Amino acid sequence: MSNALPESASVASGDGRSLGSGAPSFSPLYQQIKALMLRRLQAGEWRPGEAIPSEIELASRFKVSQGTVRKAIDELAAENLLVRRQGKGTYVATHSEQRMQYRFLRLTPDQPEHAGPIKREFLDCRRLRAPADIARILQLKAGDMVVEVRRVLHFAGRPVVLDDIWLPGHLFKGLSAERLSEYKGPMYGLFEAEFGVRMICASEKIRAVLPNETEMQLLKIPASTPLLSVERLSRTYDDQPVELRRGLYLTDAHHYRNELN
Amino acid sequence: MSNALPESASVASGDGRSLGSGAPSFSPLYQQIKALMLRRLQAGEWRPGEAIPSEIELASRFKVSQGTVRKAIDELAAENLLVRRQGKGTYVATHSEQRMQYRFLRLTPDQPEHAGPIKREFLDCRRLRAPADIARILQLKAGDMVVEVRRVLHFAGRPVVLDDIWLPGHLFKGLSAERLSEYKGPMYGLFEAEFGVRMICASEKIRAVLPNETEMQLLKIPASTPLLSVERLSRTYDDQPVELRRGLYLTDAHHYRNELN
DNA sequence: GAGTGGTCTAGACCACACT
DNA sequence: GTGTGGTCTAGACCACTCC
Repeated sequence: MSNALPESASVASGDGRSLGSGAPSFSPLYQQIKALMLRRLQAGEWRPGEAIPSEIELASRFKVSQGTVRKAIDELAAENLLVRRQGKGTYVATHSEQRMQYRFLRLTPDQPEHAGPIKREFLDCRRLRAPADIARILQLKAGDMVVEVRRVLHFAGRPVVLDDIWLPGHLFKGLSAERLSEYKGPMYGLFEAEFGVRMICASEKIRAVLPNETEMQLLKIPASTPLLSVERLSRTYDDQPVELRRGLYLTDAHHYRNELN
Repeated sequence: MSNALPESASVASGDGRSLGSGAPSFSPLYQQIKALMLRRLQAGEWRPGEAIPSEIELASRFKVSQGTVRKAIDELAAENLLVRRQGKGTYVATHSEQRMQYRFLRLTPDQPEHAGPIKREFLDCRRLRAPADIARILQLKAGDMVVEVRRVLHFAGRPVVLDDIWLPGHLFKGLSAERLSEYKGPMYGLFEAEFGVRMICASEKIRAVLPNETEMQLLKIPASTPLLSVERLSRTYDDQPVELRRGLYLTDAHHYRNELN
């Protein structure tokens, strides 16, 4: 077996085993191929929406069999980073697809037939030094700049979602309320297309809360209306956090859907 | 290629193509193997916690290559129906494992270090004719019997979750508050061990609500406390619904965690 | 027809667990 | 050592898309 990958370390095979305490002494070839492909995705060499080289081409480049490339691609596709299309090729996933729209927005009308277009209203977009708690969660240094965005989502003409969003300033230079408003399509589509920041996964913490004065006015609800509080931390490649979002969802005619598998 | 599976239909191969409008004209061998294995799981021939035959054994039985069996098992493992253990074998997944405990219970302490044992208190367990809305959701006929369970979960000695649960009566003959209380381990473990009903997946709808009088007393909270309302429909093989659950979660010191992938 | 992903096979060898 | 799952290969053929 020839494990000389032209661009990276070779297999840490059974020869050099039990090095150090509990160190993984073995890494399958396909994992190394996957890591190489991940690097190209992260570097932007393969761009969202575009096709990557064919499996045969990649196998030849990496000097491995097609089956090994397939297994690497299988995992990347399972993680929603690539999309396979039989007969056409394998493509880099993008947030600018219907398919991805509802992967992150889990709020759904109680009557699906009442679904309609969602109107986005941006109330604020400013740059400021990160408050201590925000900085900590985003793994920034105290005093680093962040972009703070406030917006309201309207379902069927009615305000239903109030989002406060914080983004690391150094990754989003030039982001403004105008660019947010002008962009057609999902916000994460703008982020990947204009700033090269791709949201890969996120963790949410959900609670029930009551609104404060400001929130009552923005959502046009009385003080006694219970709301879902959804705190989301989104991450890009290497699990680096790149967005903190605190959303308030009005759930009298909508619900947060979740599938347990 | 010999596609004569001893126990089921053979491959609908390229010969008999474009039959009917949009009918799937092709089913890969490994999907057929998967279906056969699924049947054995559903029939209880392979029981939770036990090992299934080895890949080589299955390949020989089904008259296919080991790789084809592997692909079938891969999918079943990805769906959490099987668990692979290198060097040991492949096992039928069970809810009586630490690994599965938190797959369905998503409520987590805000400070993970405050995690402690959960005390379960069963307030009620009775058999009655299903109310119309419950029957509809569980796909029962009007007037069919259901088992109705009410319970409270205590975290660190404090009531935090109030669950109302409905189960199809014909599947849970003999279920009582005593058996629920006596059983050590998760409720879904009892269901699979004692009633042969395995929860495979579930859909949840989450809202923010305020408690009614009864709920206030049971959770020992004032009327103005917002709560998470979690409606869960659990399904077994073939997506058959087998449990409806309406939970109220107190989220002042806990939150519902969710990972978006 | 050419190119791409998808399936299936047969065989070799490795890592891991048990005995 | 034996048996199990895990990796890797090479090759054949199939299904799908586009020209």
